[in-house]
Amino acid sequence: MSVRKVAELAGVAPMTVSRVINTPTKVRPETRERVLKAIERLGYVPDLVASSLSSKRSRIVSALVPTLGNPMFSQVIQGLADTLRAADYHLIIGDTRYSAKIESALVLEMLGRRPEAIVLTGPVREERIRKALLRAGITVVQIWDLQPGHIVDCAVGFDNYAAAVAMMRHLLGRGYRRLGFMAIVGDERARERQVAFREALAQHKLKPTFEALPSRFDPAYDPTDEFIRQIEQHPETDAVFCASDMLAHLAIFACQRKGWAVPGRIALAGFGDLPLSAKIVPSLTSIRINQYEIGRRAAEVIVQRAGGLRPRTLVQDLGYEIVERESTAPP
Amino acid sequence: MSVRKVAELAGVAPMTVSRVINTPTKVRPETRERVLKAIERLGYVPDLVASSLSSKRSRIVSALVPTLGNPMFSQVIQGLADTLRAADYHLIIGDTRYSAKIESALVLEMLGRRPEAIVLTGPVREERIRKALLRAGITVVQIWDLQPGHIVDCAVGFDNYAAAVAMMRHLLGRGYRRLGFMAIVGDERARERQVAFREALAQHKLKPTFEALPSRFDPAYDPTDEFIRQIEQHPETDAVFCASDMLAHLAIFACQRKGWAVPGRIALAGFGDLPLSAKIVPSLTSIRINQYEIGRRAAEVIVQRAGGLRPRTLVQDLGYEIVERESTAPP
DNA sequence: CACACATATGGTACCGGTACCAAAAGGCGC
DNA sequence: GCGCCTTTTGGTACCGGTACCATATGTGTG
Repeated sequence: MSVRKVAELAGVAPMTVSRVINTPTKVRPETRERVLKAIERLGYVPDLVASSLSSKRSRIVSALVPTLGNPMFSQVIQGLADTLRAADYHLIIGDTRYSAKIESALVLEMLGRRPEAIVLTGPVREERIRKALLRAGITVVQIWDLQPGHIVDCAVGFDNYAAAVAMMRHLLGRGYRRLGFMAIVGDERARERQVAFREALAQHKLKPTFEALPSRFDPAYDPTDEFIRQIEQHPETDAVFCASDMLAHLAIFACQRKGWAVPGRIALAGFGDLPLSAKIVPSLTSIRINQYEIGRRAAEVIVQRAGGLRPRTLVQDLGYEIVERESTAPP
Repeated sequence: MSVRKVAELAGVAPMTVSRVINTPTKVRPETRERVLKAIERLGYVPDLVASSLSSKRSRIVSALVPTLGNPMFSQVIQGLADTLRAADYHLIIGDTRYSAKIESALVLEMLGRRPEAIVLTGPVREERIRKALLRAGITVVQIWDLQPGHIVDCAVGFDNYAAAVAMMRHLLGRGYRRLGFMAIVGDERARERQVAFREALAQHKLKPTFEALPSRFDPAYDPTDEFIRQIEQHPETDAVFCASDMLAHLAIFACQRKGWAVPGRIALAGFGDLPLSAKIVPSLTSIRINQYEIGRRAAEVIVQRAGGLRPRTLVQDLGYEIVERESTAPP
């Protein structure tokens, strides 16, 4: 099944079939009809692989995220997929499982598919990879974090550090002084929030009561148990900043089991503003990032670039919003 | 940058370069080294598009899911992606947004990429699509639901109906008699659970107190509000079967706000056993489906098929497990 | 040492589209 | 009717790999 077969049946040249598919207006309506009928009759589905090779336009974008298990990233992917599909692109995805090594290998693999753009989560640290990306000459969009020194081409995201600082301002503003911090171990992107946490405390001449890095995989560091352990060891703690809403949810449940009032005994704040955070009891103070919009904007940049435009802004800061809810009501 | 360039630099024929990449053992070690050095020096990345066209093996699998927003499906995708990558395949994804129309269009688009297999969520209803899939002659794996009449080729999943029946047996066994049902509107896959709900009640000569289909998008049918409305209108209700854990979580929070004891005033059961369900207070009775495993097995079938094997079983029922927790403790 | 045979490498055509240019057909003014 | 320009269609080569077969080189045996 090929253009040639269709062309034969319709009594035209292969090239005309190609035109019917790609630039229908350039074919006389009656010819077009004849070709369309032949396509229909044969159940012909154009081979995009051949098309990609010949036209040097793959209409493929590949995206790498740390994990699809985290709803934050799947939101981004959804924003990407929706917008790209509307522009006739397809999305190849890879999950790096938070590993820089897997990420590097994946980037090279992906480049083999000759995508027109590649979407990466966070910074590009390896020089080898940066070089390969530049040599490929394709659009590179880095999403999520906006770390100045590490941007290869374009970036769409928000300032992780500033967001965490804003949350600390909120907590300190509410009068909390004995603060703890929790983040999933290995989450590179939480690191900056931890730095912000420390520095904000230092500015007020305060010290963390604890900084815990529980694991989702190692049962010895189960987030719930770890939270309880830390609070019991540091009972003076009056608020905990969790680097992700999921952790904060677990902390709320742990408090319920223990009979610790939230807020009252302990205030809790999260990051990411998952849908559940507005509904949970008590509702969770969090930092809202418009994930879907990050994906949508990234796709937009890609489509614009493909259309030959140089987008005005190479770095788009979509900002964040502190959503104040019950879990951090004044003590 | 092409095999020819590399071949020239290494002083061999293009074909030898191809062999170094695909079947290294068929090349004398010293020749191989020379070629590898040339590849390294030029930063050559083989063009998989050309390779696909020429070899008629795209090493691409495409997967369609209703949404990536639902952690259940992203788990499946992750299982797929991990296993496929280990076998040197790439994954193209599409989300159908629960729309049969989008799904059909996507299937055709995807076929254009000449994937070696396509993964679909649930049944194939349109005859046109079924035909196109058969004509493409590729492996079709339907995941999730195992509906007998709708399987094109292979299927990996569980029996939705049986799972819901088992949950009803559990609820009735615990003595609950005045049952309500909730599912997100438009969720095709919840439909069977609803049927099971009704039939199980009918067998006990019972009638549902209510069946509600809230929406995640239409604020007039916000799941939380809808749940409260239904309970207030049908105060005799002593248990609610939610077609997804997410709904059950929202219901728990609604009960907390209203001061309704769970269990006690109302028992709640979910579906899917999200990680949070074990942690929430009260912990949620649910039906566990091993999502990741569904993805893994689907990938396994695909890889086996590609290797020329006909897998023993075309339909793999991975089963389910009723996880009894606090939310349905006896009244 | 000739022969059969395995191993290593090369040459050529082809996968199924499309870019590019040439040619034919149609439209219009004078 | 002729020339000129636009629109429509066709022919050919090529994208960058690999299948297939031919050829060259090495290996063991009687």
